[in-house]
Amino acid sequence: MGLTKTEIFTEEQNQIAQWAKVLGHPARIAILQHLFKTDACICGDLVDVIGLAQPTISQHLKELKKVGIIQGTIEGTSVCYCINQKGWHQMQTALSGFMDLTQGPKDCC
Amino acid sequence: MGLTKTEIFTEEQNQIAQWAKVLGHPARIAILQHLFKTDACICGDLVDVIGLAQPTISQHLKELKKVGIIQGTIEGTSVCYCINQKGWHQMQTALSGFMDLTQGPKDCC
DNA sequence: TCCTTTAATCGTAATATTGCAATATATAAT
DNA sequence: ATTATATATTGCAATATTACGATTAAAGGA
Repeated sequence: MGLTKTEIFTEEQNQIAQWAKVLGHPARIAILQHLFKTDACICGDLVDVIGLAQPTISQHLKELKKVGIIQGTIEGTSVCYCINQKGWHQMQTALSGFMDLTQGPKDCC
Repeated sequence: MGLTKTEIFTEEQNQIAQWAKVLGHPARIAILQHLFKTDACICGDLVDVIGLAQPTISQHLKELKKVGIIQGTIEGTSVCYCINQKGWHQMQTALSGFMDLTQGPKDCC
């Protein structure tokens, strides 16, 4: 089918999955790493730094924005992107929390 | 196209993305949560607990196994699944490390 | 005003993912 | 041997994702 049955899962499960999903592409990882490295915000630079076409980068940025972990402000003819601190920390808390479920090395089958 | 240009990214970026991707579906989140909760290992229970068909669960388990965060051992007619501690911690370290890039609330545009 | 620059959007092709019915496989039990 | 149980695999339909060329929109500079 190709469509996820979100109705049968909890909101938490869907949220975690959605955040993880957006991190599930190397281009978006690269974009985020570059936003961190340059500290300040950038934009069309991403097209040069990463080797993808402008529409493709734009599309990835849109998805990152949709889940609230980056933000963009129009600045003249260009758009300045940067990490959305609040959204980022929400994601970080949720994902780290999920991965911390490990309580000691419980033995296994 | 539908196919990711993995060649243009670093191995680290591809690795992080691959781990995140596998967490990017609520069914897999639910499976992992259940494996943690029941501590010991389970299997066909997952089909009952989660509301998806047996082949679908089987497929999700396969993907989780492929990235090395769970493992399964045949036990009579059933298969016992559980978290692969080593693989899990590798993922945890990588993803947490990536999300920790945040060094103080650098101001933005 | 016209041109340039920058980024978003549209349209489309190729491929991937999700989900399940049907089937296959493998072990246990009778 | 036959049957029951549990899981994997196959095949397929519906939808999603990735990538990009072409185009549009919007602001700055000549």
